Amino acid sequence: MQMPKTNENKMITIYDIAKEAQVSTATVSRVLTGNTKVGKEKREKILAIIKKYNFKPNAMARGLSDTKSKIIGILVADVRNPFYADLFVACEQAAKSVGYTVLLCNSLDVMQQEEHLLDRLAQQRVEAIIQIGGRVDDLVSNMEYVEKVNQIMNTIPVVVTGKLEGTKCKMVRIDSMKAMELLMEHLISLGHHQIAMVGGNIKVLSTYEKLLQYKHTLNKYHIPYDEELISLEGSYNSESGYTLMNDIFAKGKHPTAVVAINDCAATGVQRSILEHGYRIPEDISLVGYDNTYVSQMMIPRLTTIDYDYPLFGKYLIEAAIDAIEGKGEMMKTVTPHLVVRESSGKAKQ
Amino acid sequence: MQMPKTNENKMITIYDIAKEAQVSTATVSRVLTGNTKVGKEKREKILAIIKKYNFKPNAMARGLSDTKSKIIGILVADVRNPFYADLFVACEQAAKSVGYTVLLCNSLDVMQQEEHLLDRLAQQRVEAIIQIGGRVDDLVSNMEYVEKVNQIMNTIPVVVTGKLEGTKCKMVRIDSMKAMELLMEHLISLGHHQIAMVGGNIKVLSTYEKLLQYKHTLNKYHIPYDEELISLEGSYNSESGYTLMNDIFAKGKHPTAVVAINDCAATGVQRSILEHGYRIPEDISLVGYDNTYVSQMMIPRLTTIDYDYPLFGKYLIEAAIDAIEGKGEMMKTVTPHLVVRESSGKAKQ
DNA sequence: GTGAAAGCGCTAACAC
DNA sequence: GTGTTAGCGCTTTCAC
Repeated sequence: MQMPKTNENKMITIYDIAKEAQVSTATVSRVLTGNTKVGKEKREKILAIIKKYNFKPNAMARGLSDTKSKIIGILVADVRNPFYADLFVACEQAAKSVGYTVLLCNSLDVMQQEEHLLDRLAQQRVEAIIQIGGRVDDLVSNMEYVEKVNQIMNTIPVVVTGKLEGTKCKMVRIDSMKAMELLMEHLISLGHHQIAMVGGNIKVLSTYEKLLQYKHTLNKYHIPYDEELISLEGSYNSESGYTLMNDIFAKGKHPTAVVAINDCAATGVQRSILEHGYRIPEDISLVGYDNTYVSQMMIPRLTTIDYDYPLFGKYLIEAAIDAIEGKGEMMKTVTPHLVVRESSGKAKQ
Repeated sequence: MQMPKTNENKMITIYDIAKEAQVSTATVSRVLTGNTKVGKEKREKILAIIKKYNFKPNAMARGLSDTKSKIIGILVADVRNPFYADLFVACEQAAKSVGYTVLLCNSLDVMQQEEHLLDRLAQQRVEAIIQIGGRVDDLVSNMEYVEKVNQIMNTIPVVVTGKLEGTKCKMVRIDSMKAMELLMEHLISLGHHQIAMVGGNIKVLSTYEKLLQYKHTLNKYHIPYDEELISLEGSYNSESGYTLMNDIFAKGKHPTAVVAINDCAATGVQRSILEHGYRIPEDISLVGYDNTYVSQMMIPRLTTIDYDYPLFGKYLIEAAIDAIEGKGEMMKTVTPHLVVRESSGKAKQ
């Protein structure tokens, strides 16, 4: 006689249900999956017993048996970043609507972690992996990482929000060029010519693309490009926005508008601007990217770029499902939208 | 002859490894788990083959076999809230260090979802569930939910950050009273007597506790309690902070300091204060809770309460492991710390 | 429509 | 030390 030391009350199984319903486990399984017709009488009896015990079929046994875990792994750089959090929740909802579960991992932007987590997800036998942020954002893909992903892709498809040169990853990408175009057209239409671009890092694909479009739009309006208005040698957080904006002022530059690389960086940029005695938007207009809740917390509220996160998440999950089934197109594009708020205004004469 | 329609390159199994190494699967399993000694020669041979194929043992098969998924489910209200995001990442790291994986779900604070997700986690056979936010935060526990949790607890232990009257959930709770005491002592020492409390909802346990301590501290310093300085009939976001602070001004009240229920609400409170023509902290001091990155993005930076998230996460995971093993204490308390920044200053005379 | 039985990939006695 | 073998809990042919 031994006391139960834990609360492991014997999990009830399909056998228990079958026995009590006086049917075979196969029949119970059938009503569980709904794949095959079962006599109405038996079905209802089984259903009743299942409900009575609140029986939930063991997902591991199920997955083992049909070799389908019904799980999609999601590898992000850091959910504490609101952009990733928004996107993750969107994916979670989209996955739910197609009967999938989502398994989140944070790499904290450390490549070694990314590789490790790829393995962990593989071990969990997730059916597909969606990677958002980290190595898949690099302008020039890291060869070692590409190799790792290719090895994983041998058995599990991976979908990325950036690109991974040398792999067959499906991509769901924001049209960064378009996003910058929207912002620039907006600012230029307000009369701005001295426009700074601050935050992030040029080694990141989307940032590189933004810079390209920045130059392109300037050119379109015959506005001279001034390299000293560009400050992209940092990161994507508030501190970096602050430091990089300070650098611009330190060079003696006085832009009338600033494009921050994202909402978080924008808060740092704002701090720098205010510390230098300027007002937003009266003296300097400020705009950002991502339309996270941060942009609504700022005072004044930030003009920014929105992506329709639910749709973005839907695309990602669809791409994953397509990849699992070995079909669908290689790349899908998310269209950015301009959200005008109070942080941007007419340029001072 | 059939073309492989997906990239399901046959997953390699322990059998393949065993065969190539000319040993039994048991021996391969032994080197995998490390539970039993294996001859050096064979072990190295096996290891080499495992590495060669980048073999990862199927977690589902493993879990099925030893009935241990090595997964802890984490049910939060919404990871897009930085408090939950911080805590989740802390849990993820803590879990990793003890060999567990973490499975995140968002209930979006909808009870029906919470119940559903509890079932989903049960189905996944997670070994324990940690619930942060949602029904476990209620001042008076919802009976239906308590019943659901008790049903789940029949097989899976659940740990909560709040309380669930009528269940045996282990608890890891912030000392909310202490947190409010720190804030009040801080403000009173700066000469504030007219202190408002804004945001959140009194139906939430921690908020209720904060109010208790608020009154208590006032009493201690013989400062009269003015009900009109309290505005707790809302939510925990920026908009709510804004609305509720407006309400206070609308009543003709002019506090010299405001305690916002959390950092997010504080941003809304700040907006209201500024719109009413006051400065922070010169005219009105503002403090919050949670020390999320939002508090550092605010201008001026927010004086707030920190919890040492890594430790908080560690407690949570420890409690979960203890619960799995049927040991450990029922409740653990997280000690809050005051973080003074520029949003709080001396009261105007 | 329904049952018997063979796995799915691994772990853990139990022998030797 | 190492192999044999019996499951873990489900799904899915394959017969009937």
